[in-house]
Amino acid sequence: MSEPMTLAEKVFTELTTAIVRGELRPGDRLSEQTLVERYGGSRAPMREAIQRLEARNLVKRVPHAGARVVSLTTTELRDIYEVRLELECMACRLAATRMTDDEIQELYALLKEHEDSIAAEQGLAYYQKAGDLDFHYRIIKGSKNSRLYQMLCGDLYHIVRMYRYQTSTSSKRPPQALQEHKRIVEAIAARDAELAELLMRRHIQTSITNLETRLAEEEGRQ
Amino acid sequence: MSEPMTLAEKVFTELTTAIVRGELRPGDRLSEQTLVERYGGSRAPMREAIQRLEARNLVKRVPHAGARVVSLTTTELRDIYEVRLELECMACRLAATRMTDDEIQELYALLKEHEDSIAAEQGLAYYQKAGDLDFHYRIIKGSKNSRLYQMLCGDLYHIVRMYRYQTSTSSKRPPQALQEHKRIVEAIAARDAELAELLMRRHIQTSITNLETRLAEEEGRQ
DNA sequence: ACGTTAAGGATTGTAGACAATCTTATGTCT
DNA sequence: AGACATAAGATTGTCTACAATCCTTAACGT
Repeated sequence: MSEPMTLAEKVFTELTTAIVRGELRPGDRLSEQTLVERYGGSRAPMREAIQRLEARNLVKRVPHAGARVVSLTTTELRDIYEVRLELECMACRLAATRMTDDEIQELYALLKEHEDSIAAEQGLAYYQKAGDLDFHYRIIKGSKNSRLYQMLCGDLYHIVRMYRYQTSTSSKRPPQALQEHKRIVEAIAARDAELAELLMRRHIQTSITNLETRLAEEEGRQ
Repeated sequence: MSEPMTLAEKVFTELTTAIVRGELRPGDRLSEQTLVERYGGSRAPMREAIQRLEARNLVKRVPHAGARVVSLTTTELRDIYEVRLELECMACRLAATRMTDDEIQELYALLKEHEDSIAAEQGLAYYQKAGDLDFHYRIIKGSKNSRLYQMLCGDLYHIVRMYRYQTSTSSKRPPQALQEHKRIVEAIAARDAELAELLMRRHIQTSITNLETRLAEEEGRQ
C-alpha cells in the first residue's frame, strides 16, 4: 500500500534502483527529455525526481547544464566510509543500551538463520549479503535515533551500495563475519555499550579493508 | 559572484534564513501560491525551493497536502544533538592529524581575537556567538572530510541554529568557553587526536546542558 | 594546423493553465 | 449536541509552451 502515489516519486525510486544496481554508471547524463521518453509523463515530474536524487547525493546537478550520476573520487569514497564507520559504531553503542530484550532476541534469531544458511551452503553470495545488511539495519534501528537512521539508511546506504553492488563477496568472509556478528550481539545483550562499539568498529574496518583490496585487484586487472 | 543565478535558489536561501531566524515558525504552512505573491515569479521555482528545503530537513512535505516548517519533538531534537555531538568530535579528532600548521596558527589567531573582544566587552552576545561558530567551522573544515563537512555545516547546522537562534547566550559562558577552545587548540597543535576529541566532547556537552536548562527555564516561564 | 569566435541546436529555467486531490464548511441524521 | 456524509473551495501534481542559458559545430583568422 506504500506504492508511490505520485509520478515523480515513482520515477525517483526507479532511478534510485537503476543507479544502485549500476544500470546507470557514474558520470552518465540524466536529461529530462530522455526520462520523459523512458518513463512517460511530462518534464515536471522528471525534474522533481532528479532533484530528489540530488538531495540524496546520487546525482550532481549544475545549473543550466543538467544532471549526472555522481562519480566519486577515491578521497570522497574514503570520506563516506569514514563517516559511515563512525555513525554505525555510534548506533551500535546506543543500541546496547536502548534495544529491548525482544529486539535482542530477534537478533539472535537472525544469527541462527544466517548460520543455517551458511552451513547448508544454500546461501549464495547475494543472500548472505542481504543477511549482513539486515543485521546492520536492525542495530541501526535499535539505536532509537531517528536522525541516525535517516543518515545511515537513507543517505549513505545507497551510495555505499552503489559502489559495492558489483563486487562479489569474498568466499571466506561469511563465516568470519558471522563470528563477529555473534560477538557484537553478545556485547549488546550484556548491555556493554563500549565493547559493542569496539567490536562493530573492528568488524566494519575489516570489511572495508577487504573491499579495498578487492577494488585494488580489479583496478590492477584492468 | 556566488549570487544565486536561478530564482529557485534565491527563494531557497531567502526561506532558509527566514526559517533559521524564526520569522517562519515551526509548523507554519508554506503554500506555493503565497510564495509567488511574496517573492514574485511562477509556481515552478517556488516548488523547487520548497523541495530543496525538504532535502535539508527544514520543511516537511506531504503529498497533495503541502509543506510545513518542521516542528521537532523533544526526542527528535535530542537525536539531532546526539548525532551532531558525535560527528563534531569525530571532526576534531581528524583535524588533530590533518590540519596544516598554518591552519592551526589561524586557529590561535582566532582565539586571540576572541579573547580581545571579550576583554573589551565590545563583543555582544551575537558577535561572540559568531566567533564560536567560526571556531567550530574551522575545525570541521580541518577534518578534510568533505562528507562530514556537508553533514555538519549543510544539514545539521541550520536545524541547530533554528532552535538556538532565539535563545540568548548566557552571560558567564563566553570566558569559560574560550578556555575550553584554547585547550582544544592546544591538543590539536600537539597532534593529540584522542585528547582533542575528548575535550571537544566535553565542550559541546556542557553547551548542550546549558541550552537545555535555559530551554527548561523558558518552558517554565510560559 | 591551431586557437578563437559566432551561429545553430539542444537543454534547462520559468510561466501559465488544467486535472487530481485534499481541506474546510455546511447540512443531515442519530 | 455530536458524528458523519457531502459539496464547495483551495492547494498540489502535471502538462504544454516559451524564454534563457549552455554546448557543439563550423567558419574564420592568425
